[in-house]
Amino acid sequence: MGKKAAYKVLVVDDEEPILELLKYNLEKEGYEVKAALNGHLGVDIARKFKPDLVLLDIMMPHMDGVEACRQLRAMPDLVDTFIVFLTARSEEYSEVAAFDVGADDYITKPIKPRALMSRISALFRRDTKGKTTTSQITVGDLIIDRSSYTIKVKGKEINLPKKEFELLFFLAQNPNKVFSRDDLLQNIWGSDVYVLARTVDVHIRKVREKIGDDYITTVKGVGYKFNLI
Amino acid sequence: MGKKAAYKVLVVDDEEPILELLKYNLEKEGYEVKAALNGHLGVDIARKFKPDLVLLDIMMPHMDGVEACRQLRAMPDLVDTFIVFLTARSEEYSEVAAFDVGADDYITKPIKPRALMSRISALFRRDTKGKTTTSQITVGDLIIDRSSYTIKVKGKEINLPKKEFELLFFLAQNPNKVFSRDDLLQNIWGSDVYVLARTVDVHIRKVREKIGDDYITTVKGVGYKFNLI
DNA sequence: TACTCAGATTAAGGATTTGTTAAGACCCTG
DNA sequence: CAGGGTCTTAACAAATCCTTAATCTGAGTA
Repeated sequence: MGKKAAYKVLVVDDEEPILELLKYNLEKEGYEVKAALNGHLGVDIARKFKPDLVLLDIMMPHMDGVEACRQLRAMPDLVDTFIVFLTARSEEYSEVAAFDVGADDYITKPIKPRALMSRISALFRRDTKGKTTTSQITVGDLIIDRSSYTIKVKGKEINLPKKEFELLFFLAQNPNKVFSRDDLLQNIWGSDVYVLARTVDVHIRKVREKIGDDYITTVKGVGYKFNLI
Repeated sequence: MGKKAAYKVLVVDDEEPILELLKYNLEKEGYEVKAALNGHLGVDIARKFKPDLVLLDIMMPHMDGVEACRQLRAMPDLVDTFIVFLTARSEEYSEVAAFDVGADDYITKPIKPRALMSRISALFRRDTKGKTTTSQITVGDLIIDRSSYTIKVKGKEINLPKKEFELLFFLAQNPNKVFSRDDLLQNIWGSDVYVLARTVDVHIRKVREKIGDDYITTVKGVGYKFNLI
């Protein structure tokens, strides 16, 4: 799996073994993880860490999950954060109570790592779906369609490899704007991927080879841009 | 749909009193009823329950009715399911939006139980009469028939196992659109089944073996798509 | 003209993703 | 409970993509 900008996950549970289990699995999936041993600490960490997802045990000393959730929900920075409760099947909290304080999901222990990871990635997938940018861009005789990962040049359909497609799509989305190689790396490769800036040249070359030289212009000393004619 | 087995109805509304009212009346009429307090739960329950009818409040916390409907419509098991929106007259959602995401009907609150029950039974009556559901897809020399779980390739009829069929059917229903392995697992296996993503590969392979390599394309790093030629 | 610098091009390897096969688990049905 | 079919996993092979490094071009300039 290519690494994207890592989602941040905060895990709050008073049992250390569970904390470690979760941390280990989440990091293996490429998430950036912080852990807290009780609700109080969790809220404190969340304030600075601004996680995208909080896994929250319901039963804890020093502030239980429900109260912690209430406080998290009150932080403006966390409006887009997912909060998921962890709870033993035997515990008496009802789902209703959990959703009442603003939880987004509800997972019962014992935790099966694979299942949990799958649910989490589904959560984020749904998230990004909502704010999908326009999935099709048309410029002259060039049609770029994100949903099918194909482009059409003069009626001829071409399949682009992922990186090339992302690169073209990104540039075309911001026409006439020049991006430095670093900008492009940042936006397409992600902030935590380190590759040489020259790599961009190669991809640009390949894209040009497929769509022609007219669409992407080099601005010497600066970068590349997609030109709207 | 079987005529002996009771029709299954799922009611999704965030107001408990309404939920109870509907549940009571529907059960009195002999339907098998499940209830959910928000769209999120509704979608989860629907996946397993496979209702014949979903009554869906439009305004709800944790996923509104429109989004829930969209997700319900994406489930292969629910192709024959009726989806009916419930809405207060004052609410701003337009009928158009509702029908856009695949709603079958539209009922305004306050709900009059007798009227609603009559409308529902009318719905099912209509169903059993003209059950020429469009559960058949034809693409080139490929015919996919849901009612018999059978496909025809170049006149030759083939019986597909369930998973392979669902996979092909789902892809063919959204032609030219790329789905990640996770998307496919989510939609075909369900959100509560945790299977390795690579399992999809194997099923793809088997489907290709039976229908040929031309219909399903791999988009490396992204997923698979069914291509309309 | 020759030099320099930035970008263009190319090819090779390494890395990653997908294809393919097979084995075991599971579930029906006879 | 044996046999056939299905589903999932694991392991290895194959494909292809990505990155790097090395070399080439061409414009600007001394």
